Amino acid sequence: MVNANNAEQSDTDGVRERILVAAKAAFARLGLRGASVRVIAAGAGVTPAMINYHFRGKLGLYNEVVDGALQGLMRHLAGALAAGEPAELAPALAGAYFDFLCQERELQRLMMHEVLAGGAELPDIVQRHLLPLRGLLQGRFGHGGETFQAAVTLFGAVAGYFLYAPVLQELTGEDPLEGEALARRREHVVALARELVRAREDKGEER
Amino acid sequence: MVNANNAEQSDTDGVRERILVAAKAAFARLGLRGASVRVIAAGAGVTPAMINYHFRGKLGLYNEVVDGALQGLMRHLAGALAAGEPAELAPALAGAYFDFLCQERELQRLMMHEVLAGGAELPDIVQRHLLPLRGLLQGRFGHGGETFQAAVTLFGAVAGYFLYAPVLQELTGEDPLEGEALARRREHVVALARELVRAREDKGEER
DNA sequence: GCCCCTGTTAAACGGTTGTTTAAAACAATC
DNA sequence: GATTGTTTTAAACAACCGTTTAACAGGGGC
Repeated sequence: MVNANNAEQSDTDGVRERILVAAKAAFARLGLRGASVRVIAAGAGVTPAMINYHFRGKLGLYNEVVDGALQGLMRHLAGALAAGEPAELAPALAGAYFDFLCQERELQRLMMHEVLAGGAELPDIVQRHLLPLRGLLQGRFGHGGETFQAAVTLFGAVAGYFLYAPVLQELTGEDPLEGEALARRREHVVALARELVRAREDKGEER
Repeated sequence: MVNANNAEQSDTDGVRERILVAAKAAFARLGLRGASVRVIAAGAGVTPAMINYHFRGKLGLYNEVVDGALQGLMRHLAGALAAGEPAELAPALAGAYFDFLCQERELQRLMMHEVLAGGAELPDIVQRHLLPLRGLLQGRFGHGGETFQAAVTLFGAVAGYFLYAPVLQELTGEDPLEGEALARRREHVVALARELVRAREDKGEER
C-alpha cells in the first residue's frame, strides 16, 4: 500500500528506478565495461540478480539508461528550438544545451563513454535521437557548410568545458562547474553563438 | 646482430617498442580498464608476462604510453609557439594542434579516456605536461579571463571534432577525418582562432 | 488449503582479469 | 666448456566479471 497515491504502475517500479539512478551514475563514471553489475546493484541497494530480472542483463540496463538520458536532452533542445525569436535561436540553443548539462552533469560523460567505446549500437543511437534534431535544425538554419562548422564548434565549446572540467580545475585552481566560473563560461558560449550566426549572415550563405 | 647500425641501446628495445606501439593503440581504443594485457601482448607478438618484466605491470606501461604521447604533443605545440610572428600565433597554434591530432589520431581518445577515468594520477599529468605550456601561453597572450575562454573554445572546437568523428560520420554520411572535410574543418578552426584573438584585442583587455 | 504468479535472494557457474612462478632459452664472460 | 646474468615462455594463481539456477516469500483466485 506504499506509494498508492502516485502514478507508479506498481510497487516494484521503485526498485527499477533505484537501479536506473545508480546505473546512470556508475556508467557515467566508469563506462559500460568499467561499471560492474555488482557495484550498480550495491548502489541501488539490491541484489545483482535483480538487474537481470528487471532489464534482461547489463546491456539492457545500459541501453535504457542511454535512451532515457538522450531523450531528456533532445526534448530539452527541441523545446528551446520551438520557443524564441528566429534571430536569437542559435544563442538560445547553445544556452539550453549548456543549462541541461549543468543539471545533468553525468550526461556528457555518459555520451563520451558511448562514443569512445565505438560499439555497433552507435549508428542506431544517432539515428533514433540525433537525426530528428538535425531535421529541426536544418529547417531553421538551412544545411550549408558554414552552419555545420559553426554547430560543431559550439557543440565542442560546450561539451569540452564539461568534459575537461577536471583538467581545467587543475589548471586554474578553481572549480569550473561552480557558480561564477560557470556563469562566465555560459556567457562566453552564448556570445560565441551570436557571433557565429552573424558571421554566417554576413557571408550571405544559403547554398 | 640485428639492428646493429641504429641508435637502439640494446636488442631488447625492439620488444619494448613493439609493446608500446600495441599498447598505445589498445589504450586509445579501449582505455586503461578495457585494454587487457593479453590483447596488448598478442598485438605486440609477445607473451603477457613480458609486459610485467619490461614495465613492472600494466599501470607502468600505461603511464609510459601517456607520458610519451603528451610529451610529443607538447613538444609540437611549443615548436609552433616559438616560430611565427606574434599576430598569427593563435591561429598557428590551433593549426598545429589540429595537425598533430591528424598525425596521431589515437592521442585524443587516449587523453579523453584518461580524463574520464578520473584517476588520482591526473593532477600529476597536468602538472608535468600542461603547466609548462600554460606558462608559455601566458607569456605570449597574458592571462586574462577572455584569453582563457577563447583557449577553451578553440581546444574544444578541435578536440570535439576528432572525438565525435564517429557521430559526425553517421550524421553527414562522409568521413570527417578524410581529405576534403578535414581541410574544411582545419580552415574553420584557424579562422576562428584569428577572429577570437581579434575580438580580444578590440576589447583592449589586459587585466 | 492449495495453486499460481511476481519479486527477491544466496550460491554457484564458466570465463576473463592482472600478476606471479618456475623453468627454459639465450648471449656473453671467464 | 662451464658459468653467470638477462630475456622469454608456459602454467598456475586468486580475484572479479556477467549470468544462471534453485529455493524462498508473499499475496490473491478459486
